[in-house]
Order: sequence, then C-alpha cells, then structure tokens
Amino acid sequence: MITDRRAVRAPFLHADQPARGDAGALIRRLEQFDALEGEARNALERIAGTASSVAARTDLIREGEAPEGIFILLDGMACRSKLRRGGPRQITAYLIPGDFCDLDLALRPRMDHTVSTISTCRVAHLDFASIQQLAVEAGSLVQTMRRATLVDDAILREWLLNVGARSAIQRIAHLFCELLTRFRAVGLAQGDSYELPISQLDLADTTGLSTVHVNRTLQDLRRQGLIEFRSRSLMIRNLPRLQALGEFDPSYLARWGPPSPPD
Amino acid sequence: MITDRRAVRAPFLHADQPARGDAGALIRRLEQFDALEGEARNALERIAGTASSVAARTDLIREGEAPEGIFILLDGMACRSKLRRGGPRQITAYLIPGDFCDLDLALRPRMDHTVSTISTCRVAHLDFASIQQLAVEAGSLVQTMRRATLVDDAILREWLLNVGARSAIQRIAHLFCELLTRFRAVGLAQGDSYELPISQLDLADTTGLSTVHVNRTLQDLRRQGLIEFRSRSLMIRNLPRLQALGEFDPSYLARWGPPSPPD
DNA sequence: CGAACTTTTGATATCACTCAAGGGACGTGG
DNA sequence: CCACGTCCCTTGAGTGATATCAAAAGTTCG
Repeated sequence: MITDRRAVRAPFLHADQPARGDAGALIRRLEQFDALEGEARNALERIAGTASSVAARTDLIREGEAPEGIFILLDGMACRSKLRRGGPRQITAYLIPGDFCDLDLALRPRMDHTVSTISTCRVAHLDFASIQQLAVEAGSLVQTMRRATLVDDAILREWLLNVGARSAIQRIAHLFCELLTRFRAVGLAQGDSYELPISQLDLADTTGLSTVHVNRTLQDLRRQGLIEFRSRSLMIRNLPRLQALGEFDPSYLARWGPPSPPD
Repeated sequence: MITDRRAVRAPFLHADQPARGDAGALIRRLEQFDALEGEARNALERIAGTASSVAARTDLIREGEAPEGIFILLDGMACRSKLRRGGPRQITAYLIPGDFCDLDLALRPRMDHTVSTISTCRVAHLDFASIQQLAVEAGSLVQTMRRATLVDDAILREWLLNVGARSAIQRIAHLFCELLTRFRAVGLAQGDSYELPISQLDLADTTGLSTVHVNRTLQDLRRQGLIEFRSRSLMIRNLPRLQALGEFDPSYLARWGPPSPPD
C-alpha cells in the first residue's frame, strides 16, 4: 500500500530507441469500433513510427500538470493512478497496447491523476496541433477514438462496481477476466493466457485491498485451479469458472452490447 | 442493499407539466467552463423550455438500452447506477441540476448503466439531430459541454479512490463535501447547506457500505458536530473539519486546478 | 553477492457486515 | 379519521472478511 517508490519523471520522450512503427495493437483496437480507411491507417502507422521507449515505473504525466497532448501506448503496460495524501494510491485504469489517454484533455488545464508506465513501454505522443490536423485529414478517425474513450469510461464505472460491491476474490477474478478480454481484442493473448507485468502491490492498489490479502486471495484462486500467476504472466486455467466467480459480463467492453435484458 | 424496488420506466417524456424554462443551473454550470455567447444562452433557454417533469424513482434509460439522445437535468436529483446480478446496485454518479448525461453516447449503441431519478425532476431531452444542429448553430457550446463531461470523468475517478481507499466515515464526508461544492457552483446551496433528497440506502449503494453501517456512520458525524442530515436536507456544521476528515480537495471539480504540486 | 523489492506466512485486531426486530413517517383505502 | 402497508431509519448482538504488524523467504539486478 505504501507507494513511496516515487516514480521517475519521464525526462522527455526522445527516441533513444528508434522503435519500428508497430501500430498493430492500436489499429486492432480502433477497428473494434469502426472500419478504418486507408488514410486513417496510414496516419496511425505514421504516429506509431514516432514512438519512443520509456522505462518501467516512469511517470508520463503527473497529477496537477498541464496536459500537452495525448499518449498512445503501443507496447507494455501503464496505469492511471491517484494518490491519497499520506496513504495508498488508487489505480484507476490500466493501459494496454492500443490504449491512449485523454483525447479531450486539451479541454482541461490540469491532470487530476497521474499516468505511469508499469513495464517498459513504447509510447507515442501526439500534441494538440497534430490531433487537430488529424481531425482534418481523417475526421472519422478522431470520432472512432472518441468511441474508444467511451469504453474507458464504462470500464471505470465497472471498476467502481467491482471495488464497491464485490468481495476480494471476485474483484480479482473480474479484473483478470476484463484484462483477458482486452488483451485478446488487440491480439496479445495466447489462448487464456497473457503477459501481466503487475505486482501484487499494484493489484492491491487497484482493488482496494491490502497486499497481504491480495496474496492470500491469489493463493485461493490457484488452489481452486482457476489461475496460475507467475513471473509476470497470467494463465487462466478455468475461464468459465473464473468468469462466473467474478460475475464477469464483457458487454461493457464491447462495441455492441447484448440485446436489452428482458423486462 | 437489496434493490428489488424496481423503478418504473419513464413512459415517455411528454410534458404533463408545461415547465417554465429555467436554464439557470445549466447556464451557471457551463459558465464554469467557458463564457457563453448570447446565442448559446438562447439555445439553452430554448432547450430548457422543452423540459418535462419526471416522477421520483423513475428510470430515464436502462442498462442495455440504446441511447436516443441526452438528458439534461434542470431540477431535482438523479443518479447513474449499475446492478450486480442478484446483489446490491452501485451508484456511479449523482446528477444535480445543470448536469447532463452522455454527450457522446450517440457513439455507443448500448448503455452500460441505468440513469434514474431520485427525487421528482425536471428533465430536458435532446435527440442527436438537435445536438448536431446545436454544433452548427453554437459550435463552442458543444465544446463547452464536452469540457463539463471531463469533470464527470474526474469525479468518477475520485469516487473510485474514495470507495477503494478511504474508511466509511471518510467516504461519506468526502461525498458530502463534493456535493456541496457542486451545488454551490450552480447556486443551489444556502451557505453550507443543501437539499439532498437521497436515502441512506442510496448512500450505502454509493459508498459501498451497508445501510446499517451508513446509519451508524452518519450518527458518528452528527455526534462529532460535523453535520445535520434530516428530512432530505444536509447542513454542514463544520466544513473545515469535514473536509479534513474526508481529505477533500476540490481541484478535481474545478475549471482550473491549483498550481502543480511542488516536485 | 548484497541491496531493494516482492512474495509469503503467522498472529492478532478491527472495521464493517449480517441477521433480526422495533419504531417512525407517510400515504392510501375503508 | 382510523387502520394498515410500505418504506426508511434505528438499535442490538454476533460474526466474518479484511487490515495490520512483523518477519522470513524468494527474486532481481547491478
């Protein structure tokens, strides 16, 4: 829960590693929401080409700072978090490849939260001028990105439900199911497994639990044969049961929700 | 926690009560974010003029349904909520006069949550065509509304922190401080007091606590001389202490955050 | 090969939940 | 105007889930 491990501020995003432009995850993610025209794809490839590598545990932007554009995550894992003064931090979102932050943040003068890398990441940065240019060149792309942002909001609401209304084991089960769905959507899951480079402390800060209890809860999940979670890699052993346990229903992540519930 | 009290679906928003167009709260709220041109004000007055009255405990739109426009709340109080199957609901937001829902929801085919009135409300409905028309007539207005929406996101993150990382008494203290700030911003607070037509069950569903514990926590707050909460009305007796207790910092609600924290 | 972090374990404490029931308040129908 | 139902608030007693404290064992990495 203690988070004195004060992350280093990203000095600046200069491409210390040229980074081949791999817009794959980004394109896959956006295609969930709308078909992408060739022009849009080109723009995305171009943006991805400007990405640079950022070390693990680095702040991309901090609470209170003025945003200067948006970040697009192409590889690795990052998170948004808020700090309780003197207390634990709360992780409010995970960013996985293809995710980006704060399309409309140009409209806000200060960040209300911090965005940090968790593992080593490849990150592209788009300043506001480029976004506006993009809106002109490939108008529907910005609309598609906005659509994706709405899913982020839905995730946030689901997390609030998770933390506010579910038990420890359910919270973790639900989170693991959500991440599987999201990693799959960008082609980064192998079957029911995926790389998950987060620590148990991160998990605690996400679910509102103590690290000790997270640890015991993970053991419980293992003992039930539902998961394996070792060396930054999660293997779901029994997805149906994990989903049932976590009450996971992926419709909040999807482009199309299921038909209205019978009433 | 049980929420079988299945709210009635709004039959349709026909103006059974002509409702004078009082756009006051809406204008005040939007002016927090940007100056409004005369044209924009006229548009808002016109919209407010179409508002109708909706009974308490009525669903405006339900989880799974397709949105058909946005709702603008002119009077009364409403909330967004999600239902855990077989379990308690989680309230994910309160709407107060001047708030509206889901500007960009045209971009999503299904609601991931339900919006319901809490008290009797006056609600205006804007369909997508009208929004587009508005974007043409008063383009900056839509931008201003988007800005307001970003505050809603910030509130959601703050709530997640609240529920995930604070004690029962802090959660409630924080919520009461937030609502005071918001009611003040639209001119609906009298000093440190405001009308708060929510039940202790609502409060429990908001904070992730049981009703019993909410009740005891409220008594604790009363005993400490911090609040009075009776007959749907909240009076804060000692705002500084309540803020300190809840670790309330209003910057997430503001147009301008405070200067960057020392680094 | 030691420093720093992460995971794990044990023991104890406590905050918040559950169950159960009584007492208002309010509205509705007889 | 009383009787009754239905919420909503309140109280008590007992329980349980999760936190805290402390320390050992395992990892990672320079």
